[in-house]
Amino acid sequence: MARPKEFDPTSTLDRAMDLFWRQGYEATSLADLERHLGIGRQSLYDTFGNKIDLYRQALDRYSTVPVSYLLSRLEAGGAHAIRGFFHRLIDYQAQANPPACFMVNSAIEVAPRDTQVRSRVTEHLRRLDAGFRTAFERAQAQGYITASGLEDPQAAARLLTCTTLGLLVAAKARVPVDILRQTAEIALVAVGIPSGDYS
Amino acid sequence: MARPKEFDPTSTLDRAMDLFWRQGYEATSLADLERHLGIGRQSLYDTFGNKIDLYRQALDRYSTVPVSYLLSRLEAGGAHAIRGFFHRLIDYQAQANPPACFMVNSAIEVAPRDTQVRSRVTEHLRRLDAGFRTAFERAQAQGYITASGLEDPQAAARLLTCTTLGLLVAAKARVPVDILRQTAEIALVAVGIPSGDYS
DNA sequence: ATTTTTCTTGACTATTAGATCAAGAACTGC
DNA sequence: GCAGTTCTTGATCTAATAGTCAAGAAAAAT
Repeated sequence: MARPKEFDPTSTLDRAMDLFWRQGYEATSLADLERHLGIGRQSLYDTFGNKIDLYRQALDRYSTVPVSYLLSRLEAGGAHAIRGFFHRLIDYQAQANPPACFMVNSAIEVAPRDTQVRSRVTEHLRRLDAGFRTAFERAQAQGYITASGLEDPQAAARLLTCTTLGLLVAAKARVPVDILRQTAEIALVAVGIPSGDYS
Repeated sequence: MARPKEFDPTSTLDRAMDLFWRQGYEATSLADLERHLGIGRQSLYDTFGNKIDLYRQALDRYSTVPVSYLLSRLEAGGAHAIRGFFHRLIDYQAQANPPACFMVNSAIEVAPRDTQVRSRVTEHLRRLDAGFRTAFERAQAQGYITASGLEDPQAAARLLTCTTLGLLVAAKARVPVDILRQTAEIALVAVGIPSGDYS
């Protein structure tokens, strides 16, 4: 043991996550990282390895913090939780430069060329799908699913996962937030979760 | 008039489209372009301008060739055409490295930083939505839409557009093609287009 | 207090990127 | 056949990139 780091690696990783999330991998230079993380280049290499290593760790951080937060609420609830999921998802995109989803961005930009990133994206899609399935099953058990909705929880989950991905692409293209909300509402109605106010 | 070009600008642009479509903007270097297009660098600059100009032209080419092909069939048909659209869309992703959709890729990687690309993406989304709306209205008029489906053509179009974007993200993440097909089928059923074999 | 380890700082390197220059080749029109 | 224009080729330029080196600063352990 000797001199301790002057920065907190965890909160620094959070900042790297934010930056990669907003700008993508290639568009983020080491100079950007130094500036935005507030640490020197050598500290960055000592702590996180090289650029792609840092990116992967940022992606893992994304998985364990914002994603886990959203998914835990989804898995714990039913119809109400599914609506809340989309509500929160879209609310976060209501900014001048919507960052969309770090996983979706990675799926397009990095996953095709990086096996490790690709497997993280695959795992993320699996989690999302499972979360929707669980929540939909609970919603069914609670009698919340209307007759015109889908019967198969797996089918509902597939559609909701796909809708989520589509909404995030649209958000990145700056489709107005109220259209995103409408679209989410349509998907909810389509799987059998009737309209209702947000909470 | 003087010496004519030794290459065909149009087919060369097609190759640029393929390359950018598969690899994205940043991951495609000028050396890649020279090699893949089979022309020298100066010819490239003389004919297409700089790299981002070429990218924008490739995107326009994408709009006018493959996209227009798919959309013309969509606008001309009804329920059958909507199913055919997804069929063709997904079939094209059945390769080792699915290229997904040039517009979706652009929406994520380039649109946030390039106004001109962003407006092309926005226009594309509008076209896609309008195509689905037209086809859905015709399907309704032909009595193809089941009672449990959506009534509002605009709502159906929103959901189908969003599903399309989501499917393409999934394709890029190498979600198996049979799952993409299932998901598309679920979306079709959800809007009121009952199962049926492809044509 | 000294030693030892680790961290920080900033200069540095090598490579690659996109873009340009210049000279010679090739074709059209007169 | 000649003049004029355009194309092609390959070398070159400049800026920016990811990554490294080395020296000095700071803290912990003895």
